[in-house]
Amino acid sequence: MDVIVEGESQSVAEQATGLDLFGHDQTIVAMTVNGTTRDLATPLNAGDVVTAVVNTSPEGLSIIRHSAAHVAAQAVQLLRADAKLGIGPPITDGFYYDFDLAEPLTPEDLKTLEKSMQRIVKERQRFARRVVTDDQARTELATEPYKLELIADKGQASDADGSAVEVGGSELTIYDNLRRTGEVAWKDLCRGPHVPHTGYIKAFALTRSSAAYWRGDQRNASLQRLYGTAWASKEDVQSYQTRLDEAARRDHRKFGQELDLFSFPEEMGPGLPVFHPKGGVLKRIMEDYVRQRHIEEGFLYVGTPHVTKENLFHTSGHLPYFEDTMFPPMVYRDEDGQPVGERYFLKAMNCPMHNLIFKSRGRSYRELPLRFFEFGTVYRDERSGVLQGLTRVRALTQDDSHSYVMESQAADEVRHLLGFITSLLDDFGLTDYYLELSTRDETGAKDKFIGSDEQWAAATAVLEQVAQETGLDLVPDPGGAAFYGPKISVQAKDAIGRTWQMSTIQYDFNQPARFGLQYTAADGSHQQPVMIHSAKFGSFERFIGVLIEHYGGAFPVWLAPVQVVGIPISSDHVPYLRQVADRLSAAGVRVEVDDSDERMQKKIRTAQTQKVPYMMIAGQDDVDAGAVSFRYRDGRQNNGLPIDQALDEILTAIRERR
RNA sequence: GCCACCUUAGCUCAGUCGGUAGAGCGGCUCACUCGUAAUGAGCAGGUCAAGAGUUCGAUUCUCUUAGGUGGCUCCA
Repeated sequence: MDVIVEGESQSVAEQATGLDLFGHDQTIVAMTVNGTTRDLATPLNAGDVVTAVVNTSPEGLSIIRHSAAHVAAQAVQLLRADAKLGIGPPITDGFYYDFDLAEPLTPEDLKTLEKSMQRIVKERQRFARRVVTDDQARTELATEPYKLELIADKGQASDADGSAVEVGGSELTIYDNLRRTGEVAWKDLCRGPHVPHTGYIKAFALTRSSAAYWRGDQRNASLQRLYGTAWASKEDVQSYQTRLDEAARRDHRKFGQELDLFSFPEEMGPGLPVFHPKGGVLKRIMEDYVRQRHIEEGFLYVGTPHVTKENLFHTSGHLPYFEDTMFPPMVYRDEDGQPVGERYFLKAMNCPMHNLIFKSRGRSYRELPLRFFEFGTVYRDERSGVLQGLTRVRALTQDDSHSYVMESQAADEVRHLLGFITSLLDDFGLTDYYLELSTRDETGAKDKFIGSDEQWAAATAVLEQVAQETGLDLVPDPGGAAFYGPKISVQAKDAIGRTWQMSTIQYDFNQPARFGLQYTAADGSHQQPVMIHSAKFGSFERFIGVLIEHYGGAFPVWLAPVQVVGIPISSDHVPYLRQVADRLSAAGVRVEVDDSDERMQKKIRTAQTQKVPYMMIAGQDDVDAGAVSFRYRDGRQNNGLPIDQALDEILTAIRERR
């Protein structure tokens, strides 16, 4: 019979499989048949259109990783007879497999398991697929309670919790791992596809283990999750490792220490950063810049306190939802220690206070859109395990704004805000981000959200339309909305690929109602405005963290805490450099002269490790010529520049935000 | 909050199979005055995260607490 292989007709034997076509080449791990990915062992039919899935393609890697997950699970069940199987899908760069274990896995276990996996790989166990009925599957997997649950849930398998890789297809399949004797070494309920045999798994490593809840739900049993990585070749594992090492070198927490930017004093408590003078420069530049931009964009700068009486958060509706992540209230007590009077809370959000400013007098439709903004510091008593350097803290300052608009103005306002946000991110050089549209969860817990179906639908439509107009990647996030309305957020990546929510735009039809906000319309009637929350940086803390990692600590000149370091060849040249530095200071440049007793080579090294953009060097040659010599942090030199030209170069770079 | 691991000088780390500790960098002092990534010498600096227990004796072993790291869950 004939099949079409890679676009060309080829004659093959009846009963031929993909292995007959590709089996000679272990870089081909699977094939697509008429567009569907299959095991190579799948029999072919006349006229089938077949293409190879190679081990370096995303799909090929997924298959290798999924197969490696099976090998890992087999190894775990060899080591721990009590291990019950959970779910084991491929993920970015690797795989995991969850197990119910009496005792957690130790780092030593990981080493043992890796060796055991290598033995399984050496055995070249064949992955053999077979279709089973539900009853058959239940009988064969009678000792695997979690698998039985998956069989029962077959209809609702989800990519979110990884269960789709087990029971995602229309039929149940079991993959047997067969030794060359035909003996079944291990088996797993699995949709596949897999590599032909374990020998195809050329390069893998177990990386870590952790706890994970069954199907991602905190109310469920806590399982042990074993993480691994797998690649087409050992070289690829090596370059993956190198990539991780390089990412670790960009970690903002490390730069916080090395560049003297910020710290988390233990005396103050977790998640409470203090900014040192150099980090303070970053914060101040951002604040100055974003304040100016807000004013240009029509926002009115306001100010609100950090504490408020409890009732405000009842009015806003926040307290019932978020009391557990707000700091405990401040309570007055009488002589007997009994609570008296009002309780006060540290604010975890600014919007209720802005609403009170709106309400402070009558508002006309002529004032709308009315835009308030401030740097609002909020406090959130995050659970101890979730804190992460500057990217997740307990005290954070938002460049928080609230636009009050007529419903008919909402789409334009959202468009305006989104354009503002992307231009800001652009000015700060951030380009690696995407948009996320967080909506109410239509299937599940609707009661987490307040407002009518119509309101939600209308608000979501506005956000979705405007987000799509930007042409940026838009990822849906069902169930991720705030309780009072849907949101668009900007998601940026940190050094090791974790994504963080930065900017947000939230559509809110609830708080205006709860606060009884009104404006007088042209016809004299009282109307309720729509409120649009937005934070451009998100929080300064998180934005600074992401910025540090984005630039690897080497900030553009306009943001650099120290922009210029004057380095004299010998101490004789200090006064000369001081004169030049004074001119720079007068022009607003952050410049220091290193007049320490060290040699100039050492001073260059110090400036280099501090990632200072301009090393301004002067020796006798420069003094004689009325010049300075630049060394840039990339190692380039530009010697003997006339002073005016040197000053101009620096000022231009700052002005152009380079 | 859950699981695992970690915590020794300001920083990065050695070390003590139970007998109270070392280096480099950084800081200070002195000498050196140098042309593009570390000049040399000296000095200061540590209740070995905190508390309790075991022990003649604990930085070391056990427990508890705090802080951190990686995941999970959460994230207005």
